[in-house]
Amino acid sequence: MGRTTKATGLDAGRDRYHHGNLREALLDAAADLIARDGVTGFSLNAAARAAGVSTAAPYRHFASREALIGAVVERGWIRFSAELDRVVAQHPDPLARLTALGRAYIDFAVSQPAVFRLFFDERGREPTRDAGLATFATLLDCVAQARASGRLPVELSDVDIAHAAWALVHGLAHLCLDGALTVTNPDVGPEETIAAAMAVLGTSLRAAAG
Amino acid sequence: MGRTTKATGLDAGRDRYHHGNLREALLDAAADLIARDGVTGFSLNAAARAAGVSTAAPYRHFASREALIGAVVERGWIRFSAELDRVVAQHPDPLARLTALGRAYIDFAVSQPAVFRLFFDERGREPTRDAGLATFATLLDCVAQARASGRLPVELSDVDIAHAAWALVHGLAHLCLDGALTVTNPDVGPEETIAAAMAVLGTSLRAAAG
DNA sequence: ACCTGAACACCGTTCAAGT
DNA sequence: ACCTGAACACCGTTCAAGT
Repeated sequence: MGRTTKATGLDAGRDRYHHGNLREALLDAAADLIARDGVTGFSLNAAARAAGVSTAAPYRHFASREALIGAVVERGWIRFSAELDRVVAQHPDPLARLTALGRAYIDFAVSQPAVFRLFFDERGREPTRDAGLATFATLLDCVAQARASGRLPVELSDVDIAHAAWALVHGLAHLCLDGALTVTNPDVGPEETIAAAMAVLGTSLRAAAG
Repeated sequence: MGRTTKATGLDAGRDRYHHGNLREALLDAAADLIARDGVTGFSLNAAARAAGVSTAAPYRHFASREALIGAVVERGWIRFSAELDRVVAQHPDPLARLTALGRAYIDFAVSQPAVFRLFFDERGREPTRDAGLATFATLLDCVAQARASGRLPVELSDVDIAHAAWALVHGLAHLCLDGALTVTNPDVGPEETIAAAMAVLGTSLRAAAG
């Protein structure tokens, strides 16, 4: 008695660990390991070990090490997109929203450096392509609304301004992650350097708008 | 006859390969392999194989795989710095020089993606720190000269403008390498997107200067 | 002084075999 | 259907041994 072929009641969670949610367990383990050690140091064997299964078990759920990493990245995009959506909802004014989006972008990069780096990895994955496009659409929409309120220079197009804003924020995120900003500007914290650099584009754009 | 303990004459190059310039041979092989496959796929064994020595031989010249990669990166910085110096010499006008520096920055990134990515790697290496600082100093000097000619807005500091310009160009370089610009702007080539984004900062800064 | 051979622990991946 | 055990080729690194 006590031994059942199917897990029931209180033990359901524990027993199902080995027949049903290994995929989730591997995803969690991989996310933790990648966050801790970076992608380079990540090993599929270590993820299997953390999930308590054999070294071959992950291949029943993921085609390769790369595929598991891809799944972690996809999950990262979902959370990142949700964060940006929340920022959009909280800021009705397009120019304020633009700044808030930039800060959220950098905040995510700083809080999850390894996943952020994977967002823009050499090998272009499907989810990255689509999610990246959606993110840029959010940005472009924001610029268009600022344009509509007449606060952007007429000689500059929306798409060019959006690319400049994106590149600026993207560059600041990378430079911050790599510690470059604390090297070139050791007197102040990186947050202040970031805010000042973002203000450069903001104030000069507003001034150019007349 | 013909067999000598020391290589002489025409055979000197070939024979010395195995007693003297293995270090150089490994550096060349590593640079080629990293350029071809990226750092992730780079293996010390493959470099040794390419140089025609045993798998243990590299350890007589480099402490680890990381150390060999570091040497490749150091060599990359030297060439990159030389390139930027040439650009500085060719452009006396500070604003024109600023643009040319940005283009040279991105050109290097595109022509040597793997080494460029290593320039700003997680683990802060000595040469990267120093060379990065020197590069930023070149940029800052350029901004200061533009300031002296009264073509920058008084309400923005030199160091903030330099950081904004750096981040913009750095972000464009990364987005271009990752193929993002061709996704968001498929109608035009990435070079045009880059030029337009750089122009956004340039024209709005000039407009703000009055 | 510089390199080889052999060894160690680790890795990604495959596949027959177990339940 | 899902997992294990064992195997393969590869890797980074070490060390005694060769020349």
